[in-house]
Amino acid sequence: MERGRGALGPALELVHTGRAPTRAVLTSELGVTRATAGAVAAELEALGLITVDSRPTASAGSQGRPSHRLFVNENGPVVLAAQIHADGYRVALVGLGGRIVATTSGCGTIPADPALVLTEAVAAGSELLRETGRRCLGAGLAVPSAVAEPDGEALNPLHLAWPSGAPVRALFLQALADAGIPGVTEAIGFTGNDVNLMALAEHRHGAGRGARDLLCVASGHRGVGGALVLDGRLHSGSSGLALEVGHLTVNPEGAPCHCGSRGCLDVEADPLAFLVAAGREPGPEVSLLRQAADLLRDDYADPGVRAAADLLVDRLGLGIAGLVNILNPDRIILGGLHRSLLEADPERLRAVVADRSLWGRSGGVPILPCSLDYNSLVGAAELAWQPVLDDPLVVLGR
Amino acid sequence: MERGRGALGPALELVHTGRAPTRAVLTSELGVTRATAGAVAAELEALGLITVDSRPTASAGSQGRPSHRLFVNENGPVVLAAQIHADGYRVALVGLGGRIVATTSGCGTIPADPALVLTEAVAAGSELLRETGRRCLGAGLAVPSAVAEPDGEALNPLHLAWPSGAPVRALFLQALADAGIPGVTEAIGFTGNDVNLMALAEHRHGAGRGARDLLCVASGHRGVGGALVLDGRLHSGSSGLALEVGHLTVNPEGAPCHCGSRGCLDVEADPLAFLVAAGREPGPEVSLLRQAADLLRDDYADPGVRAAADLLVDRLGLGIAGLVNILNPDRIILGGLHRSLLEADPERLRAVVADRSLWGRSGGVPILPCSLDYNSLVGAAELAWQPVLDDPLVVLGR
DNA sequence: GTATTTTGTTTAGCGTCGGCACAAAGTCAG
DNA sequence: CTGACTTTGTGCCGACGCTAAACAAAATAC
Repeated sequence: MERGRGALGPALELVHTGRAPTRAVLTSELGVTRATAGAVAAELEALGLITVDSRPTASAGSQGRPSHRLFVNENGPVVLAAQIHADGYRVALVGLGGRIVATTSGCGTIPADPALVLTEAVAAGSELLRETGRRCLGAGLAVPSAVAEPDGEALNPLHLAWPSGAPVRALFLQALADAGIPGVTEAIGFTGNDVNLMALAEHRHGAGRGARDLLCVASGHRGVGGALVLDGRLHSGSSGLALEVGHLTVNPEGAPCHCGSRGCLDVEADPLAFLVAAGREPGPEVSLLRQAADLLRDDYADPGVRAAADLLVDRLGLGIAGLVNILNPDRIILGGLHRSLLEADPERLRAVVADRSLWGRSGGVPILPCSLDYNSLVGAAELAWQPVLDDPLVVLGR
Repeated sequence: MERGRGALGPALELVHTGRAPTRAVLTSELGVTRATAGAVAAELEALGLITVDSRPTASAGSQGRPSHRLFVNENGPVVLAAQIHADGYRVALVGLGGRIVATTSGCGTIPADPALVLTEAVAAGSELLRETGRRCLGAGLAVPSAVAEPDGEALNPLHLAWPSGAPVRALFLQALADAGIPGVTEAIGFTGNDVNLMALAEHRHGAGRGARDLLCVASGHRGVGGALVLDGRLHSGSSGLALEVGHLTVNPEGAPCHCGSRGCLDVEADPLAFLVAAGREPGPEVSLLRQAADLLRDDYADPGVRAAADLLVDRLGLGIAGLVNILNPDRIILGGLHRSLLEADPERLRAVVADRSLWGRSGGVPILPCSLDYNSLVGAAELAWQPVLDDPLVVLGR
């Protein structure tokens, strides 16, 4: 009777990631008949998830009847996304397609009790929901530390004063329940490492679109994080602890690292390492990343700054080459300081990686800067959207 | 009308990997009704892939009607598997369940022209098919080098005299066609790195059963290879070149490696490194792996041998810990020399890995020796079986 | 203005699976 | 030994979700 149930999720994902601008494309991408694609689109429209623009399209394409264009519903439901970072938090309502509908933030030192900031962030999100009157289908949280599965505990949150092992997912869920976010169940409310979520967002909506095996490396405040998307799914390892790339050795005579080794990427290629190499005294007033990025932008002509950048690029390249040998991704995206380093001198990094990875062919892997604002936040939203993308009917109730 | 088409592949895979001993288990594992599970089993039996033992089972289980037992059909179709190694080749016919039905081998120096040995191996396999009268559904090849996708070229086959970039898959397919293997199309005939295929075999039929993210590390003749199975599928990277783990740095003051760095796992933890560390002169008459394994087995009490073993275990542990940090597998399997080292002193390696991996939790990852004979050969067969496991009807024709 | 191409919709039909009832084959209790 | 209970296997029917095919619509091409 009702057509197009099984293909509902895949179809929504295509529209969500911008790969299905029309019903005709939907037909070929899903490998179904036009009848089914039409029914699927109608069902998604009835669910309020997408909109169909059936006006005569001005875009003169080729022959034949022009397609109606499919859009994500700009006034449709949203998810609540929150990100905790060294200087505060940011909250957003994110619609399908990674569209940020509303956002707000709070800054200041993160208290040692994670429940406090999570409650505050969720309250801010709840206020956004009230203001916008949007329906909320889930929530996602990004934290700047590893998140251990299956319990969602933050491990070693070095930049925050949180205790290691803090059960952030449980606390986040509790905060959502306390704030009375409608429809909150244990099934929604997902938590992940910020670099992992950056990778997810860039893969779906940014510079990683279309990549099969996408590797991301980023450095925010201290340390270096990595993430891997395989076949469209985040690979976070059996306990959620994969891609701890910070402890690859990139400088055998380097500084000692808290992990017991020396010359780890973590201490050799983060913003602090850059500032020290450039001979600058890091100040406490603004984040290390901001200081490093400003320096790169404003004083790149300074020989000392240039030399420090080259040094970090060489170290970073060594680490990335090691990852290329192990993971063989087809695209690499850099965030945070590493994005700035890449943009300052794209060729040097590519040359180092090509030189140190085993096969010239792999050395040719594209290395790109990340392309989304607030990518960790959008990634947290992706986590929350995932159940809807898997099966809209389960979440929205037939 | 005919029930159980969509679930045919998954059901066969369950029987194939020994996870569905009865129709009742099939029912729960597939998440279908008993009716569907029964129809699926009947269909697979009609296709000649499995057999059903409907005799009253002697195994007094619990209450209720005893299940009929499901077996892989011992007289069913096979695939042709071939392995090229430093000292010759081995060919086998492999049935479902990883059962080796017949095998033969040839030894001697591998000629510089890969086509020669491949033709000889395929001819030997063809002879096995003639002798046994089995139907052949595909063929797989294992080679001791990286295999670049999508063309199936052997890259840097160090232990063989082959030119780098030799198109082994194309040559293998040509040899199969020349030998008149029935039913050979470009869709069958798969080629892979031997350690990758070992991982696949161990995951399906050996010590890796049930693991979600399985990491394998092995050292055969020279160098160290790695492989990763994620969610039951081999991860070989976007160009088939993943898991080149040999160039992880494990000894900053170590020997120079052809990759340009020094102290790589490749030169610090292979059979030659062990023999040298133990003060033995490697002889040319038998493979380095055999010499090293014999030494470990017979002279482990010798302090020099013991010290060399401990040294290699420490280096290997460092390399594995790095991989654990990056990949976070839930099981690790060692082959070749590393298997012997593990069996000689299991606790030392586990302690090193736990000590150097970032999280104690991940440090507790089980490290096991491989458990199958001819695991690369069985893995090559798995590659050939894969289309059948994906959809038996496509291969066998409805 | 007519033919052609491509897209969207309607209707009919069919294949696959779930639900259910029933049969079969064992254990358990007396 | 007999009857109640539990679990497994199978046949029948209906519902769901898809394809196929015909038709209608909206553009371009000649």
